[in-house]
Amino acid sequence: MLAGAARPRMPASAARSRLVEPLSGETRLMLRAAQLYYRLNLTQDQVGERLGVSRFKVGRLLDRALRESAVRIEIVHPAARLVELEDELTDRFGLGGAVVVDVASTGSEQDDELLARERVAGAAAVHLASLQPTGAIGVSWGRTMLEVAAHLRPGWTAATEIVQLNGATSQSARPTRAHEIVERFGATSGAAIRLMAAPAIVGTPGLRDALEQDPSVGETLAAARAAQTAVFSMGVLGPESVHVASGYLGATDLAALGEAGAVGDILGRFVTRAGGIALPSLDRRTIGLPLEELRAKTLTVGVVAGAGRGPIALAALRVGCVRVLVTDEATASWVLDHA
Amino acid sequence: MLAGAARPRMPASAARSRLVEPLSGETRLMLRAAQLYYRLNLTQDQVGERLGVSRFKVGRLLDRALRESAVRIEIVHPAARLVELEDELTDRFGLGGAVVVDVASTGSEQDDELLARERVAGAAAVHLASLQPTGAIGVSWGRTMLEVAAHLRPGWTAATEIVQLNGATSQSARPTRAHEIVERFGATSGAAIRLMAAPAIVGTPGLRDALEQDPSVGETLAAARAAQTAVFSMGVLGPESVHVASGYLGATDLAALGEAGAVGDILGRFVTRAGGIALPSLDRRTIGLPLEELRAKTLTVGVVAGAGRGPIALAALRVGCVRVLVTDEATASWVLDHA
DNA sequence: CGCGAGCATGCTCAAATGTGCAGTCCAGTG
DNA sequence: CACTGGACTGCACATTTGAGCATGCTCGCG
Repeated sequence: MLAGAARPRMPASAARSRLVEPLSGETRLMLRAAQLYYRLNLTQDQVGERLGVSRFKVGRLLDRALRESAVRIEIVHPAARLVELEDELTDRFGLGGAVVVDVASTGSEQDDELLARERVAGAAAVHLASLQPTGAIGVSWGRTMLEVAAHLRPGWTAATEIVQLNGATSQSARPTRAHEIVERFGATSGAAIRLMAAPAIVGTPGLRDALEQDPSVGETLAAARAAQTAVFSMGVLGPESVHVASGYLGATDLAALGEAGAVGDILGRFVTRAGGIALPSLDRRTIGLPLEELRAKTLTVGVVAGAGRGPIALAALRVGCVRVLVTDEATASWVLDHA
Repeated sequence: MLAGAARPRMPASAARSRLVEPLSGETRLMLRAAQLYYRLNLTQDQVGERLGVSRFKVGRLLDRALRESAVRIEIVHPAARLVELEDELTDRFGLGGAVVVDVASTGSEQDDELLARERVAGAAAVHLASLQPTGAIGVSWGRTMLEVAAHLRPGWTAATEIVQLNGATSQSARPTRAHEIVERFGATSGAAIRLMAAPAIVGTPGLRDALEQDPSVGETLAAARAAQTAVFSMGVLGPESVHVASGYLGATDLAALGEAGAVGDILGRFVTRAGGIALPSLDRRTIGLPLEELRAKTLTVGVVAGAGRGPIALAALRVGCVRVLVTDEATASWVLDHA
C-alpha cells in the first residue's frame, strides 16, 4: 500500500476545531514563564533556559502577561485600603498628609463611637510626634482633644509653648476640661502652657471684644496667633454637642444654627457644609482664633472621629484650615464620596 | 500658669491603646511603597524620593511586603491551571512533556465525551506537529486516533513512513477504520504507509505467532519495531470498548479481564492499575508491538480523553511507555490525585 | 557608665532587567 | 517575481534591582 490516497472520509469535527481555539502555544509558554518567574522566583535567564527561549523573549512574555492581566499583582494587606484613602485625601484636598485609622466594629454604636475616638486620637498623638513640631503649638479642646492629650508620650516634641486656641471656661455641670488638655500637652513635652481664661461663646459681640482686648485673654490670643502649629478637633452640631453640654448654646441658638445650615464647629466657630461661617452674629460672640488665622498657619492638624462627623470634616477641608487630617475610615470614605 | 504640673487625671483609654496597635508607621510606609511601586510602576528610586527614604529602604520594604504576603502575585489566566497540571505530570512521571486541554462542559455527558476527544485530539495533532518527528512513525487505532488523524494539517511532518503498530482488521459490523487513520497520517505528510493486515486479537497463541511470522504481518511489525516515534491512544475496559464492538472480545474475555484487574488497553494489550499485563494468556493472542518495545522508543505520544480514562492513563504512565501525554483536565487531575 | 549584641542604614559592586535598534522572516500586493 | 510593511528576534547598552558588608545606633546588661 502506498501513500497519497484520496483524502479519506473523516469526522466533521475537524472543521469545528477551528472555532474552539485549543490555547495557543504562545499563551502556554507565557503562562509557563509566569509560573517559573513569579512562583518559583527564577530569573528570566533561568526561565529562558528551561523553556528554550532567549531571556528577551521571556521578558516580553512576562510583559504581555502583565499587560493582558494574566498575572495580577494585588495588595492584600487589610490596611491597604486605609493607605489608599490617605493618599486620596491628600491629593484631593492638597493636604500635607492624612492618617486614616481602621476601627474595628464592636456591634454597639456607642462603643464604636468611643473606640473610634480612642484609636484616632492615639494615631493623632503618634503622628503629631512624628511631625516634630517646634515653637509654639496651639490646641483646641473637646472630648477628642482630651483623648489626644492622653495618648501623648513624654518627650514627643521639643516645642516651647502650648497655647489654648479658643475660649473654654465654663460654670456648667459638665466642664470642658480644657485646662487638663493643655496641661498634659505641656507636661509631656516640658513646654510652657498658656490657657485662655474666657468662655467659648459670650452673650454679645461687645463683651467678646472687651475680653479679647483684656490682657488676660488678649495675650493668649496673641500667642495663639503667633503659633506656627495648631492641633484641633471638630464638633458636630446637635443636642449632644459639647457646646450644649457646657452651657454655651441654648435651644434657640441650636435652632438658628440648624436653620443656617451649620454642620459643626471648628474652634467654636460653626460652619456650613460649604465651609462658610454659618451664623456671623454668633461668630462675633465667639472667643478665640478666627478661622482665617488658623488657615494661615504652617502646620495644622485636624482630628475628627466617629459616625456623623463626615460633614464637619468635609467643611473643615473646604475652609482650608486643615493641613493634616487624622480620622477614621468611615469618615474618610464619606468625605471622599461627598466631595 | 506653668508647665510641669502633676500628671492630670486622664481617661483610662490611654492604657488600652497599647493593646490595639494602630498600624505602625513602618507598615503604613510599606503599603505606600507597594502602591507606588506595583500600582503606579514607579522605580524604587522614585518611590524613595516620594516617601523620603532611600531606595535601599524601599527595596527592603517591598521585600517585607512580599514575604509577609501583603502583596500577592497571582496568575489568573483561566488556562494557568492547565499549565500547572502539565508541569506536575511532567515532573511526577519524568515525561518529556505533557499537554492538558480544557474541555468546556456542555451539560450532556455524551457530548462532553465527544468534545473532550475532539479537543484533545486536536491538541495532540498540533503538538505532534511541533515535535517535528522524523523517520518512521508508528500509530495505533481507535476513535481517538481517528480524531487525531482528522486534525493533522498537510505538511505537519517530514517523516518518511507511517506504520500501523497493532492489528485491526475486522469482519464485524463496526470496522476499526484503522486504514483511514494510517492513510490520513500518510496523506498529510507525504510519507509511505504500512498497514498491519491482521486482527487485533486472535484465538490462539499459535495463530498469533504464525501471523506475526508471515511476511504480510511480519514486515509491518519489523517496521513498527524500528520506528523511533509512536503515537497511540488508550482504551477503557467495558462493554463500550472498541474491542468489543469490533468483535475481538467476547463476554467471557471481558469477565476474565475484569477479574484480573484490567483497567484498559494500550495497543490492544490490557493492563492492570499497576501497569502489568492483566491476562498473559490473552496477551499471547494479541498481535502487534509489545509494550516493552513501545517503551524503548525515543518518542512516544499517548493520547487519552474522556471521563473514566484516568485509570488507564495512570497505568500507561506506570508502564513507562508514555514520553508525552496529551489529555484533558479531568483525566490529568485524576491521575495526579491517584498517583 | 561602659560594653556588646542586635538591628537598621546606606554603600559598593554585581546581577537582573528594560529599551532602542538593526537584522530577518513572511504574508500580502502590485 | 520583486517589493514592502509589519511582526518578531537577538543584541548592546542603560537602568534598575539585589547581595554582602561596614558603619552607627539603640538598648539592655553588667
